[in-house]
Amino acid sequence: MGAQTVKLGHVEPLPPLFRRIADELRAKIRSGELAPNAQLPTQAELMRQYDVSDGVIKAVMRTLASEGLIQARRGAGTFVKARPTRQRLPRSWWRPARGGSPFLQDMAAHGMHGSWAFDSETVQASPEIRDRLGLDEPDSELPDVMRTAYTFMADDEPVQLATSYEPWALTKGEPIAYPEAGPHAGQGVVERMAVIGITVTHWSEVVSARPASTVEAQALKIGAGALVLTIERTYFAETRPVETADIAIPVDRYEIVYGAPVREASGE
Amino acid sequence: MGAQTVKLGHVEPLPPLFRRIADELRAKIRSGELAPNAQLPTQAELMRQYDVSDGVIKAVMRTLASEGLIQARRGAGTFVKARPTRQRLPRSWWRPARGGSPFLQDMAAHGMHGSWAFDSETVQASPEIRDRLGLDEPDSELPDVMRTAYTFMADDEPVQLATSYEPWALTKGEPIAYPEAGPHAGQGVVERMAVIGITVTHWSEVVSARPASTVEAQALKIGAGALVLTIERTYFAETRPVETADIAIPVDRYEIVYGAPVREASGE
DNA sequence: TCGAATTTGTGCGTATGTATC
DNA sequence: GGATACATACGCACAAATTCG
Repeated sequence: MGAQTVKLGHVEPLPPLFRRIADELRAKIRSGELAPNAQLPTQAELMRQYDVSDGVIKAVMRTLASEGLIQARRGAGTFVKARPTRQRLPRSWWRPARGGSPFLQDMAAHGMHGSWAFDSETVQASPEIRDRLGLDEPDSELPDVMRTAYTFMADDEPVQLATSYEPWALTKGEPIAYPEAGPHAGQGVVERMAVIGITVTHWSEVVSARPASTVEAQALKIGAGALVLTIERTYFAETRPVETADIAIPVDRYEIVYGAPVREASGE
Repeated sequence: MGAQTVKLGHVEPLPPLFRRIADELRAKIRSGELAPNAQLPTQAELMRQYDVSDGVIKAVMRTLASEGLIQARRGAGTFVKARPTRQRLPRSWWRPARGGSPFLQDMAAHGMHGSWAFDSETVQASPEIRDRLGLDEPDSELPDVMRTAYTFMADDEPVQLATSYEPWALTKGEPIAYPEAGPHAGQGVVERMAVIGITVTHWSEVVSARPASTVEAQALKIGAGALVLTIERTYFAETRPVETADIAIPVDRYEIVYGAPVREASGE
C-alpha cells in the first residue's frame, strides 16, 4: 500500500531561491555531511558558490537559524549547532501530595542540581489571570493575588522562568502567604495549600510555544527570538483553581516529558 | 593636554532599529490601539513615518509575523492577527485500556467531529526510530517496522500529522498488522495490542516545538515556517516499547492540554 | 473582463558597524 | 592593528497577489 499522490491540474511554482538553498544546506546538515559544530562556508563563500546576492544568503541563514540548525557568531563564522541530546524536563503525571518542591524532586530524579531565585509581591491580577483563577472583578485598588516570579536553574543554567499567582483571599494572613518565606518556604503548591486545609486534587497544563520576549531571552540566556515552550499550569481543589502559573522553557536546550500509566477502567 | 577617553561603566547599546520599531508596533497591538483584524499602515507608509529604508520595515514585519502577531497578505496589506481562542487538544492522562480511538474520544469529549486519512507500509526504521523502539540493527534489507502516516482532522480542518511506527516483529502475521485495516481498524494502540496479548502499561510524550517543514506546512494548511508543536509519543508494555509516533500540531490554532490527579502516595 | 494601481515578496548591490581571530 | 565574518541599514528593481474602477 504505497503513498498516493494526486496531481491536481496546477503546477507548483518553484520555491524562492533562498528556500531552495536552505533546503540544500538543511539536507547536508541532516545527512551529516555538515557535522555538528562544523563551520559552514562563510556568507561570502556561499554567495560565490550559489552565485546569489548576500541578501539571499542572509535569508537562508535566518531560516536555518530559526530552525535551530545553525548558529552564527559575529566575527567568527556560522556553525552547525550541536544537538547535545537536549535535557529532558520531566513533568511527571505523578505529583505526590507530600514531599517538597516538585522541581527539586524532578531534578534530583535526573541527577541534576536544582536551585531557584524568586521575587514575591501582591498585585492586582490581569483579566486573564483573574479568569484562570476564577476571581471576580476587583471592586477596589487592593491587590487580589500574590505574584511570585521564579527563575529556576539546573546545574547553574537557567532552565525555566515561572510566574505564579495565588488568590490573596485564600492565603492572606496565613503562614504560607509568601510562597518562599516562613516555615513552609520552598515546598510545592500542593503541600503549602494542605497547611491551610486545602486539598489540591488535580492539575492541568496547557502547552504552547512562541518566540521568547526580550526579557525572557536575557533571563534564559538565549538569543532574542529563540523559541520557548510555554505552559499555563493550574492547580485545582476539586473545581476551584488555587494556583496558576506561566512557565517558559527554552526549546533549544530542553524538552519536556509527560507520561502516565494506562489502566483498566475504574471509577476515577 | 591630549584628548581623554573616559569609560563610564558599561552602556547598553541601543537595540537595532528594526527591533525598536517592532517593539513599538508590538506595544500598539497588545494595547489594542491596533485592534485584531485591523490593517497596519502599508510598508511604504511606515517607511515614511519612521524615516527608514524598506529593508528595516520588512525586518520588522518578519519579526512580528514570526511572533504570530500579524499576517501579511500580498497585494492586500498587513493585518493584526485575530487570536481566535485557540482550540485545545486534550491529551488526557487517562488513556483507557478499552474504548476505541483515543483521538476520536478526545474529539467527541469536546464536541468536535474527528476524522483521519492514513497510509501504511512496512519499511526499515531510521536509527532514531530503532532507538526509540529498542530494535537491533537490521541484518538484512527486510523491513523492521510498520509505518503509518496519519492526517487527523477536527471539523474538517487538519489539526495533527502523525507518523506511527510499530515493530514488525510484533505484529507480522497478526490480524492487527495493518493499523487501519481488518477487524480492529480505527482502534487505539492499547486496544490493538491487547488483541495479540500485549498489555500496554504506560505512555510517554516528549514535547518540543520548531518551525514546520515545507511538507508539514502544506499538509496542515499553515504558512511555511509557522510553528508546530512536536510530540514523540511512545507506548510501553512494561519496559518494552511497542509503538512510537512523531506528531506535529500547528501552534497558532491549537494548544495541547495535559492534566492528572494529585494523589496520596501509594505503591505505583 | 480587463487593466491599472496598490501592496507585499524576492532579489541585487553597496556601505558601515562590530565582534572575533 | 589588521584581516575576517556576521549584523544592520540604505536604496533599487521586479514579481506576484489583490483590489478596484
